[in-house]
Amino acid sequence: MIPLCRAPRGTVDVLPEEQPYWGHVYHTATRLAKLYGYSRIDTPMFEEASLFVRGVGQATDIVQKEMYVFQDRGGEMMALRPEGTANVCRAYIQHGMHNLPQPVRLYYWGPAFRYDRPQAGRQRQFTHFGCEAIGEDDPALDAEIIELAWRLYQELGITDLSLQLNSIGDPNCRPRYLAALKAYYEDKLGRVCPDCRARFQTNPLRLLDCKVEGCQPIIAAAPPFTDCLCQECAKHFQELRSYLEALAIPYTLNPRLVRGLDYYTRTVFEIQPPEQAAQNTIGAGGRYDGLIEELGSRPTPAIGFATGVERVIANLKRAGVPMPAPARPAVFVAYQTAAARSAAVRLASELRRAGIAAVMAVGGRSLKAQMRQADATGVLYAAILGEEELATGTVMLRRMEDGQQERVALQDACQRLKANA
RNA sequence: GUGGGCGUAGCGUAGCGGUUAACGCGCCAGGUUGUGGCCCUGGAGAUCGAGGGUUCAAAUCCCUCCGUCCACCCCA
Repeated sequence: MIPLCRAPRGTVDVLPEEQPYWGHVYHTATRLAKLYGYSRIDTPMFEEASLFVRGVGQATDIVQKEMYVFQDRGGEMMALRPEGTANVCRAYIQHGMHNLPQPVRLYYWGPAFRYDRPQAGRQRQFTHFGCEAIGEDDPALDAEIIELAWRLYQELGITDLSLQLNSIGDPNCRPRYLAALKAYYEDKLGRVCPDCRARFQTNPLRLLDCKVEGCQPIIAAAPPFTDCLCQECAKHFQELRSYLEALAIPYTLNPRLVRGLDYYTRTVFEIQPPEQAAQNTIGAGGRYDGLIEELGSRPTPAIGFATGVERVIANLKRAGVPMPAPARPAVFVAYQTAAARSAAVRLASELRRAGIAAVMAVGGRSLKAQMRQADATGVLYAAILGEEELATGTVMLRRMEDGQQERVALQDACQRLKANA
């Protein structure tokens, strides 16, 4: 029996006191995206399930055990999007964006869904901000995306992150590498963990990021992908590195960095906070030169990046980045007697019309109780309407900070408050 | 899917076999003659996660389920 009044497992309510973090991340992210020439795109939160099966990869955990799939009333198999890249690529194809000047630079912000067991840094509904640059394989574009990501965190105020970088080749050189990796592991299977024995069969690349202690020495001595890259991929990677160095973006070469989605080629990167927490990658991305073709269009190179907003916010808190105080209304309109209520309603309305945020006392409480509310609301001024004010067409303006108050003519109230608030 | 910790008022906690379950914060109302923050007084609010069992007696012990947190898997 699931309690009725409880958010579904793995989902959260973002309460008013959390909103400053969300506003900060949202405004920083969208401002930066525009600064780099990216345009906003919004895609549906659900799509034909097969889009993700093809796009993300049949063999991935995301598709095999984490996708929210459902049959709609027309019998179509749909899925809540587990990430944003497949949607954006679908939109690129559907709207013939290959006719636009390439690359097409797009950014998005919105929820994604994965049916996981929740834990620290992992929810079933989470928020992705992402950028995609489609239609160009120039490593300068890789550098642009990485710089955008890096700068995002810097401007947000998280400065102790590390950038992990690797290249996982393309369809030319990856089979060669996988063969080398498997050959290396062949005679060591007896010494690795059971998970790794399974990975050897299903997803050999994942062997490289096993966390089991006993597997670490074997991973450390495994051949790095960068030794097996074909000439084109090696050149691409080398150029990217030279750009990152020119941009003074510090990165760590991590030959063990692999990604869980099938579509990645060549460049892959992750951005992580210093602690070795479990779910610690706050942003990641890479090149996916084969995805558009896999979805049925012409071969089109592309690179993208996405960050988990909830994880970003967790890190803002961890790093103690101060947030601006949430906006509070400027004025609380209180009244003494029932006779003054109508005047109070009108005053509150006029204040708002003048652009002054105002809340009015409701519920017919005592003036004392109204003042308590005014205080709790955190307003700058209380506007009090009593019998005297009513009789003289005035209002008492009380500055909450120090209790100073003055009586002004009703018609001057807006101007007076505007000057002081 | 697997493993571990935890579930007592809105929040944070105490109580850990025995009369009407306690405290802090918060909330509401008062502290006379039109007004907040401090202080004082009073009040509302908990079927002690749910169901079953042990016992004369269970919030307290046992089992099951649910929820939650953390970890694995995997990922943002």
